[in-house]
Amino acid sequence: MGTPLIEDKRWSIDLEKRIQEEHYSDSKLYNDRYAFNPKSGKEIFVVDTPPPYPSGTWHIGAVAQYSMIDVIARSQRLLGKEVFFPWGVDRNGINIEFTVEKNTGRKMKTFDRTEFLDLCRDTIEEYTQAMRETAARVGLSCDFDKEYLTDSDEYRGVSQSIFVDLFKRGDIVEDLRPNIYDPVEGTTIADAEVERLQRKTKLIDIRWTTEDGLDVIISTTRPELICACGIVVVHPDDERYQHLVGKQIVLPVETNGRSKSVEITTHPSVKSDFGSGVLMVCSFGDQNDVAVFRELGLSPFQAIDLDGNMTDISGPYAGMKVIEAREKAIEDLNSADRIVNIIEKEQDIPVSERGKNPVEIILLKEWYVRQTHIQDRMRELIEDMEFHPVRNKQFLLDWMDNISIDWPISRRRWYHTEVPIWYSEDGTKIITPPPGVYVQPWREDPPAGSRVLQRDTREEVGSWEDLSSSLGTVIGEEKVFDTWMDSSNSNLYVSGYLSDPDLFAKAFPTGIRPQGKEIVRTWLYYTLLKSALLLDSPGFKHIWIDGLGMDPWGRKMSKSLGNGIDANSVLECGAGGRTGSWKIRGPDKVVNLRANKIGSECFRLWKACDAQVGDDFQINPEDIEQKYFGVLTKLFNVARFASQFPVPSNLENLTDNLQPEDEWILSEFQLVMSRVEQGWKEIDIYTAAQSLKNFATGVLPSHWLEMVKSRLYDGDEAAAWTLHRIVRDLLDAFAPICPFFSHYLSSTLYNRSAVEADTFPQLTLNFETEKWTELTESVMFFNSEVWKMKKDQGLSLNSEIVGLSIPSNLDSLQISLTRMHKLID
RNA sequence: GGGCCCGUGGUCUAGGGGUUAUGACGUCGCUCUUACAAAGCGAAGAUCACCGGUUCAAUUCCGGUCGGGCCCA
Repeated sequence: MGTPLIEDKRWSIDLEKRIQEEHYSDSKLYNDRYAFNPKSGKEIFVVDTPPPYPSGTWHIGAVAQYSMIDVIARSQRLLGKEVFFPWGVDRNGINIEFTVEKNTGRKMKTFDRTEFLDLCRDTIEEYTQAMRETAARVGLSCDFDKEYLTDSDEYRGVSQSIFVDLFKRGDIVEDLRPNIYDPVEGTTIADAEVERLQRKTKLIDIRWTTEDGLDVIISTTRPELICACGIVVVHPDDERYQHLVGKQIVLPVETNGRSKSVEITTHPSVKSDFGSGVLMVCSFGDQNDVAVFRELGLSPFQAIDLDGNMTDISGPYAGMKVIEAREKAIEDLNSADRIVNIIEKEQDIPVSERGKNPVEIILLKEWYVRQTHIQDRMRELIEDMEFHPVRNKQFLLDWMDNISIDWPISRRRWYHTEVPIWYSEDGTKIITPPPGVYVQPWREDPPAGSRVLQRDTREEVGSWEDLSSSLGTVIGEEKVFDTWMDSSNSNLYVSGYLSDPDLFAKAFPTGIRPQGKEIVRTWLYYTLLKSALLLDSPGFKHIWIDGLGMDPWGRKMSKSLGNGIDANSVLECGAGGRTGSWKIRGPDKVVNLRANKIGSECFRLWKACDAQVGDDFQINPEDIEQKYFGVLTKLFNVARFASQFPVPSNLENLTDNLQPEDEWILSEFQLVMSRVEQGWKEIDIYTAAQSLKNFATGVLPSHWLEMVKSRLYDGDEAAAWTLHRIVRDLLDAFAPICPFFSHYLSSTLYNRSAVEADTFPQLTLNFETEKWTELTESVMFFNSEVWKMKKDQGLSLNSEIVGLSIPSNLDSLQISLTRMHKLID
């Protein structure tokens, strides 16, 4: 016995930060520990880290999720695997374009394209740096030297190669289909960029007349689209209108170059109680119109052009803006005595997220990934992947059930990967770049090694070098990819697809895809689609789908609700003696939350122990500190207590002279560790964390330690061996959850860092363990009884007590129990 | 509006047709015992969201309602 080797009295955020800085500053040491070495000969396990999108702040819920992904990576290393835990950043996309527009006060299309791209790149780099710092602060053990950025030439080159590959196979096609379009900004936008605004709209009841003279009232908010009406529909069960079905009805406005009447038919999507219950279906008033046109095989009319003007088909309104045409149409219908009623109505109308401009659905030539043909095969492939938790697989299956159209992947934006295509002057040929070369067709010619294909049949006709003189002036495609087109290649990219065939053969299907449940339908689905199309393979071995971080009342955190919590405020809470305080708007009133110290270790421990994977989890900094900082203190003190006793030179081989209580605790420990190992193997963080926590803060200190204290103070070597062996192994198994904490204690006590452990600790015992582990419950029960009795008799715990007998099943522990409780006959 | 997921003491959580419904934190009470008051021990605290149904028996299975969430309109 001596002074404790561990001098600090307790775990602190400053200590945590000091260790963390040491950890990340020595890049050689860092890489020895965490860098991916494909040549190590160990089983390869690749984590398809979700590349975060840098937007200035990193959501606390997302950071919590990343910390658990790190737990997975570290636990797989502990199990002896060669883990590639990449660090990627998703930087393509419309968000950064918005940010630059906001910062400069100028619209994208007023910039020179090159100039705008440079601004985007510089801006996103600033945000990326902040993100790297938070990633380190929460302890991610990524291979940061191999960082990938989705807007790098290398990544984009892979994206483009995959595009070319899929195009050549016929899985990517170009086609003229309805798309969402913002006519003011002059760009296609994605569904995800549409929001809904409440606006007052005029709902107009218009009198139409069938060819045989029957009047029919049709309600619409879009009279200017009558020229694009393809059909008029009523609900199949609507008794009022059955007599109209099959008749032709005359369009009540003048049109140009199309039939003057359309058929009346039935469709189940009609809401009979909306307006008159008769609906005109135009190309395209809304998504339902799109669906009806497709379903009934109608050819759409182009009523609105790319500038938001009415086309020739609209007759007298040609050339007018949509709103203008609407006013004029109402006027004309009114003079023709066709307006029966107009009511002002609150309506949700789809607008673009950025400009708040009403969006239109118009026909555009875009690129599509075919997906409807492969759903059945994908369902089979999904059976080969293990979901955590299993029930979250349902999100994917439900989404797949709803897939009815192909995936439009081209966008009329700039800061994205370019569609890697050139067209010959006459439009009949297409030129594609060679694999792995990043190209920007809007500003450069095809590179050497490009191939020339027949545009309609995709048949290869020769090389660019041979044929360039016969193709006229080639025209580069100006469109770019939807960002999911890039991010859905992440697992292929990190597993060595195209770049390292040897690695890819060993690393694919990728070890694990960890992600949030809100992007199952996008990121996960699109990734699996790619694997199925390109390789006819499941993309992953494991898929880990977590819930989302919520506010302390279980509501989504959002700026508008004022209930967000900044990740850094939690991670830095307690550093330099500064406490944390959060003003959060609750359901009824603003609430002030306070905490003294949290930091990354406590934060990680909380997420590992408190939230089962898959469900949404509430984040309350007060709770995190109250529930889990004490666990760290307890463990710290167990280690500090152990550190006053000399560490045996040989911790590997079982020592002699083990006493019964030692055999008991070693047996119990072996059982706990087998649960922990199982937990890590099954990617069940919760079970591993709970098992460790319960043993380390419960059975071990309260029951065993109290039994052997006097032996330890007397210099008993077997007791010291048992204590140190357990503490050392515990720290190894705990390191995935709290790496810096475990690193500090293990390197101070045992001159080796628990974060470097690459074998799960195996304790071999030369005695029967079951007879001991089945006693554990009795031991704990008996101890409780004694403690309670002493309390009832007003005795202190270290005073003697008379007349208590040890139950016969605990005879084997009689000596230690008697000594522990000072039992007197 | 539609589909899906979730709903166990104040908070989080285990379990699952018959249990005295698990554990943790918090609360309250007691105790400074040679690691730890940032500790230890004990106690109180739950009609297992609500309403129906199936069953000898439902917190568990089924249906509906309400609340929260995700995605899609």
